[in-house]
Amino acid sequence: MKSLKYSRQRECIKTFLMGRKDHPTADTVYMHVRQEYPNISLGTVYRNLTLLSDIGEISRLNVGDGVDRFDADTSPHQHIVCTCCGCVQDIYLPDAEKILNYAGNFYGGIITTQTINFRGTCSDCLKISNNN
Amino acid sequence: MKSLKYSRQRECIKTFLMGRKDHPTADTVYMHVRQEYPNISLGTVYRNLTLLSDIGEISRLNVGDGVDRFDADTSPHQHIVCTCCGCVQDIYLPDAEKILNYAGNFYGGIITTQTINFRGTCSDCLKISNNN
DNA sequence: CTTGAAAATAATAACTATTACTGTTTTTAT
DNA sequence: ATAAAAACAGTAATAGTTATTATTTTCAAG
Repeated sequence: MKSLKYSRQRECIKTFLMGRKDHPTADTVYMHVRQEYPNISLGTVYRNLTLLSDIGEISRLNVGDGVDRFDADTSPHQHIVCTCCGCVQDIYLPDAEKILNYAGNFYGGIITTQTINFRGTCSDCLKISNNN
Repeated sequence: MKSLKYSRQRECIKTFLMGRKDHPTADTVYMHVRQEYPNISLGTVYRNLTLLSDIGEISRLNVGDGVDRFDADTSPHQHIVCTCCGCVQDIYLPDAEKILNYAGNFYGGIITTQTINFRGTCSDCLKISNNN
């Protein structure tokens, strides 16, 4: 039973994440937290991100672009990756759990969780392409 | 315009993939193809897997376990990862495209594709735990 | 307050999956 | 047959992440 001790670095990482909605990567977190703690190491960032997601305070997500991203919003929701600019945005699908239940009808085992990732073009990129 | 030339190695990789439903990783493909072509290199396996997925003959998938997997079935379907044994199985959700259309109502941009991954316990692992 | 054990840190090494490079071999159209 | 394009094997390099280690910080008990 390993107890948790306070650390300013972890606090700073958590606070940073809570202020962002763009699902930053570990490296992005590192770059920003370093402004407050110039000596922080990337390993510390990774260790705390992993710890925080292990205890459920943040979630780690993978939208298929080869990097792990982190999200302070742990409520159930979905993500969309813009194939134009690469941004990762939230989508809150009402009744998303119905999809999981529905899928259960077509599978012999038990389904417990689902991850839905969309891909498309974000509204900003749409505007830009319309300006041509 | 780069033309495609035949290669036995690529043929063998494709044939191997078509005979499998378990979404092998590049390394698994490598292990098996090496039985027929002992000198094949992992780079060749990766290059051909990438080429085949680029031209749409196979698909590359990422179920969030840090490794790319490959699937000779390019028809739209979903996957479930067993959190017990790690296997990756197919789920064919009827009318899955309705989810994508539905999601469009809650997003300002354009959604073009979706990837749905489930997690749970496969029927084999359920049997084993029931035997206790 | 001290103190000391547990936890966290910075720095760095190691690891894993994947891609890039290079000189040689294979394919295939002429 | 030949020669240019493509693919190859072998190997090096890259990127993202985790592990190791010696030092520092946290914090409960005295």
